[in-house]
Amino acid sequence: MTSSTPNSTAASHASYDPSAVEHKWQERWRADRTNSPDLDHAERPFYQLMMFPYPSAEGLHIGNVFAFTGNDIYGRFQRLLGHTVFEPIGFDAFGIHSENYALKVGIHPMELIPRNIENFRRQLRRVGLMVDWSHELSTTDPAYYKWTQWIFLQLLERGLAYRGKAAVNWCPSCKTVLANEQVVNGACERCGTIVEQRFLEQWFFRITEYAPRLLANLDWIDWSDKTTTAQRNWIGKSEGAEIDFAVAGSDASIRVFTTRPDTIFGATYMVLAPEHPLVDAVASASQRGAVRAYVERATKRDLVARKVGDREKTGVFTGGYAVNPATGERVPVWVADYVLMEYGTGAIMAVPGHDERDLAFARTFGLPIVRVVAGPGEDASTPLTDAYTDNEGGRVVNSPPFDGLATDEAKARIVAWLGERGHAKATVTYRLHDWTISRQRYWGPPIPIIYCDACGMQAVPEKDLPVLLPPIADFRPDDSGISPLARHEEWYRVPCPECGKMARRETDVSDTFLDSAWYFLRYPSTEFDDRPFDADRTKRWLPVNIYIGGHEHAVLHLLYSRFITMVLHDMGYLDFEEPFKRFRAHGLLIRNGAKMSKTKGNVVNPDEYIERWGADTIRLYLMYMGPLEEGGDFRESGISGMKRFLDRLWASAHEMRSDGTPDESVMRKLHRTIRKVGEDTNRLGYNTAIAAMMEYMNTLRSGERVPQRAEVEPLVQLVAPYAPHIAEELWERLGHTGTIFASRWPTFDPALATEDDIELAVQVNGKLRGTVHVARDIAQDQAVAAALGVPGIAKFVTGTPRKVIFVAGRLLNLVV
RNA sequence: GCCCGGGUGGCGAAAAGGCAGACGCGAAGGACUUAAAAUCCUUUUCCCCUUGCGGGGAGUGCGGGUUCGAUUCCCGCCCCGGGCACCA
Repeated sequence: MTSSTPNSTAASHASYDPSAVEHKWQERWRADRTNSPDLDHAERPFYQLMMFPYPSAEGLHIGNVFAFTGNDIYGRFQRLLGHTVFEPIGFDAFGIHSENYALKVGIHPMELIPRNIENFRRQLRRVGLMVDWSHELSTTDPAYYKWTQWIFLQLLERGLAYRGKAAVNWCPSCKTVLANEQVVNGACERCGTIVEQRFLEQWFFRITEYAPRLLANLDWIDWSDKTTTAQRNWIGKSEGAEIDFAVAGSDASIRVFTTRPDTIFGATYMVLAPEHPLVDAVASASQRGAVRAYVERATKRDLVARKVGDREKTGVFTGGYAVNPATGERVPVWVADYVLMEYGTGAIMAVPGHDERDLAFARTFGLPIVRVVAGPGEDASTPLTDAYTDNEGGRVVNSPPFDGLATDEAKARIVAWLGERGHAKATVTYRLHDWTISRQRYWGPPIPIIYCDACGMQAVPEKDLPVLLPPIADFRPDDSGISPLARHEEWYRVPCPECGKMARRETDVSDTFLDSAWYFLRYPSTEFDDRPFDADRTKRWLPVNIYIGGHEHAVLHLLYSRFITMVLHDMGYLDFEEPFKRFRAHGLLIRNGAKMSKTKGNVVNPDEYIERWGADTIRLYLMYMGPLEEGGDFRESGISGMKRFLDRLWASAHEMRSDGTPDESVMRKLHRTIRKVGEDTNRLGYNTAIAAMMEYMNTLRSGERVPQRAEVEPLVQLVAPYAPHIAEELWERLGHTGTIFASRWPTFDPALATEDDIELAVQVNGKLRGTVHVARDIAQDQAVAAALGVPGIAKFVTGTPRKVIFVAGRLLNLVV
């Protein structure tokens, strides 16, 4: 092939054969370890992270290819800019998804997962990613989950892991507990089964303790607004007050949380959640029976009906009363399921005049409704048709000492006033709950805890890690709420690390999201067995420079990763507290206007497309569909255009001449293209970057001209991040040795990138009437004269223009 | 209900407040070719006037506004996609 010298004439070169080129370079990269940087000595390290895939049996999804290509282009671009780029990959192979599939096909996950991983590796290599395969990891590898267990122990030591009995979400189909984040509309996010409420002993991580910081850091980390907004909403900060209402005829008091202390004069009744501990105490003898019946019904009602079903208000009067600390009046106490035990204090003061739910309830049960806020144009006696819930613009009424105050001021004054008498204090509440990490399943890292009858709960000593997951045949979960591991005495009976007597292992495994909450810390340090992450490596490579992944992980994975990183930071293991400096979410890839799914049978298998067109063409096509962050619609119709572009690139590199001087106007276009492709690639505007390269190609080959070497060579470099195989091949054929990624991104000359002459748009009264060809730096007077010299423009101008708008280098607007 | 996105040719899409539709697909015509492929050259938002050359008007979901000038900014709606949802 070396006979294809740059000076060979047209038609003497073989045509572009993607499969041969791609195979050759994938082998070359592997043999030369082209993509395995020296992690200990990199001077300008750049950590390019992509969300590791779950290795499903179906193989790589085209959506994965879309996401990984988007990552890879950025990583390759950074490398051409002179960074040492580390682009690792791994497999998120533990979890219910894998286990359920293994149960379905009747193959043990320990057998199934390695097969799937092997298939994924093969497919990933074909995409041509700049992956450093020497740092691959799998969360199911004992060498990995040893450290997942270690992290659990760190949280335990820090007091951030605790065991508690709590109402938890139980999926009767998966037969395990789910975190709140994993319940979608009251159903299991995995299988769609309606989730039940169960009271079980569980392991929790105290993520709520980090809520203020998790929230505060969102203000400065460089993430897309969409993602930070989703996290903010999930953390759900509410500022308000806790207020105590004394129970009439008792020493007890009911504490409520409200964001509207300014409306307390309108609190005409109270509501307790059915699970509230004071329900029984407040209930009067005559109402107790009815109350108990209601509570029983409510707690049995599945969560879907209660949370997302019809919003019909139900409830029962307890027969008891409490005293409104602002008015001194007795208000009835009700029990109703529209108040949730898990939020705030599980009790509310109901203000039907200014809360829609309270109003609906009050109307259903005939409770008094009082106006205590008047909006603009309203007064204390304006009848309420709907609940007036506006916070701004309202003034407090019917609230004797505070009448006339704006709501914001009233809030502060009323809390202070009640506070002086010990009835209230300002407080902040979050919607975020502690993270339930226990899973009563098999396919996960065993939680490293031992229960001893003599010594109590013991952490497994670090030297005994990992607690290996035993290869058991009957790993099917049952309805007992206890992990299948509990059926294996030979595994769970173990000597107590403290006293040596026989004790029992914890049989729950941890949530998959814990596996993925720290994998980015492990990548640079995969070769170390004696530490989770090496201090020097971590210092050099972390935090991650850019992380690109799916928006579906905006609250789950990303929040947990941030939390674990913060904890490790606080314990002195890390010197940063945010793991991902920059995060961008790619959009969703759909097909012919519809979401891809197995049931619809419209899932695209990347293999056949790569086979048919080549990886470079598919990479270009996926990126050309639209902005990366907006996703795209996979329609095969557009692929041919990308192949045509690469064919023309191939032809140009072979037909070009090295003996002439490059064309000046082509060189101008080249420099503008270098600038645009660089800028666009940097902001993930891959679609417009590709368009710019195509435009340049059109210029280059316009009218069947034969391009010059100096016109073609830089284009090969611009294309390299997008279509790495063909770029490598052409770079070699152009006479270079070594990978093109060791070369430097072409620099653009600003002087060459600007034209001397421009087409100036001329408007009359804002309407385009023509253009004039003038010097770039023409003065306004001359521009006007030039414009009026064009009959097609002049005919719209009668007399002298009243006003002239001149935007140098762009446009002239004559107002007549 | 609330919070994010988004509505632009036949299709995917571009446009620091400054020539709307770059670039690609598709379609039509042409050059080259015995022919085809490839390549290259035209045309391709809609409507009207004109035999033609050419000229005019409308147009970025709808209705207003700001501006010399709006796809872009503001106000009020409609529709589509996604997320959250009895969160006090």
